[in-house]
Formats: sequence, C-alpha cells, structure tokens
Amino acid sequence: MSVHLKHVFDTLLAALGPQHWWPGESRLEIMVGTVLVQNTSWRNVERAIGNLRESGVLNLVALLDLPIQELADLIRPAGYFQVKAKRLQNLFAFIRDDCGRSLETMFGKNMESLREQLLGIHGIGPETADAILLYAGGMPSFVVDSYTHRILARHGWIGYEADYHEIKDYFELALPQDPQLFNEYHALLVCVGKDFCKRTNPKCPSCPLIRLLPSHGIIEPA
DNA sequence: TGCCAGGCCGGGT
DNA sequence: ACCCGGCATGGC
Repeated sequence: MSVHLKHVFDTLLAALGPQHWWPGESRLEIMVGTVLVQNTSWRNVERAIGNLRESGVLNLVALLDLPIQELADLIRPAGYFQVKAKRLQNLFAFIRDDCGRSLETMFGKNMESLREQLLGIHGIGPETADAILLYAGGMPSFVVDSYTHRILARHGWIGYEADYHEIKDYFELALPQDPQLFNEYHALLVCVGKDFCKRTNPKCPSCPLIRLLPSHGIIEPA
C-alpha cells in the first residue's frame, strides 16, 4: 500500500509538476484563506483576500479590531460572508486568547493538541484544521477534501462510506510524515480534481473521473 | 440556466 | 448514527 500511494504521488508530480501551495504571502493570510475557501472556488477567495489587503487589514492587529460587519463586507466575494466573518473572528480570538497573539506560540504547540484546539473553534472542521496545521504551520498533518475522497473511492482504494479520518489515516499510515510531501500531495490531488473532475456528478459512481496515465499505475474507474 | 466550488453547523429523525 | 437544509458569490 505504501508503495502504491508513493507511486501515485510520483506519477502525479511528474505529470503536473510542483503546485507551490499554499498561495499566500504570510501564515495569517494562509489561515484566512483556509476559512474563506470552505466550499468555495479559490477565484472568489482571491477577491476577498485582495479586499482585505487593499484595506490594509491583512494583519493580526487590524483584524482583531475590525468590526464584524466591516469584515463581512470585505470578504463578501467569497460567499457565506456572514458566517465566514464570524468563523474568522473565532479563529482570531483563539490566537489572541490562547496563543498570546503570537503565531510563533501557536505553532510551537504540539501538533495533536493544537489540532484538537482548532477543532474546538466554531467553524473550524477537520479539513480547515489540517490545512492550517500543514500550510500555515508546516506540520505533517495530511489534508483530506472532497476531491481526495472521490478520487480514492472511484479508484476503489477506499469505500464511498469512508469518513474523513479513515482517509487521513490511509495516507498518514502509508507515507513518511513529511510536511513537504503532504503539502504537494494534497495540492496535486486538488489539481487533478480541478482538471479532471469538472462537470462530473459526484453522486454517479460510473462517471469518468481520472484518465491520467493508466500505464503508470493510476487505473480507470470501473 | 442550473449546477458547482479545496466545508461546517444545527436540527430532525 | 445518519440525513438534510442553510449559508452566498461568481464562473461556466
């Protein structure tokens, strides 16, 4: 199995090249992006982050003082802007109250305990927590998303009923705990999803998804 | 024009 | 333990 997943990675990397994730110029910007991108296209998130940057509030001090309605108005293009504004404030409050307003302190924590703390924040679920750990913190926490689930299930590598942590374990138990590997792997899976999953019905098990290099070990769905 | 996008939460059964 | 609706903008 470990040979299998590493082989898939090598094949994807050779075919698609490094993805240079996560897009963003600071750890704080990356964290903001992980919340804004929840069930939303990255294109829309870019506009929202652009608004924050142009307004000069893309820093912790400013964000901690920004009234929620002003925050919501700035992130409007990302959709769900009222709930996401609250979720962002919850995350900022965690950094303020439980990390001494310091990202150094935040990511100096033990990964497992920090993950549990992040999951305790209202609006931060497993994917967002893992994306923060991996892409903002450089910690080896594999990120699972809907593409990952669909790609693996349609190849028959996992069942459709597999839950988030089953899939996370599937990768983490088979691969070395290398942040750079986890970083690139998740990014490549999303890239595959974007390029090959467009306009497919995720509820249709026979819908063609992956046509990438079957001769290299990535098989066609049944 | 309807469906989808790098989720998550709360209420109902 | 599921299943479902709500949240919302922009692209194709």
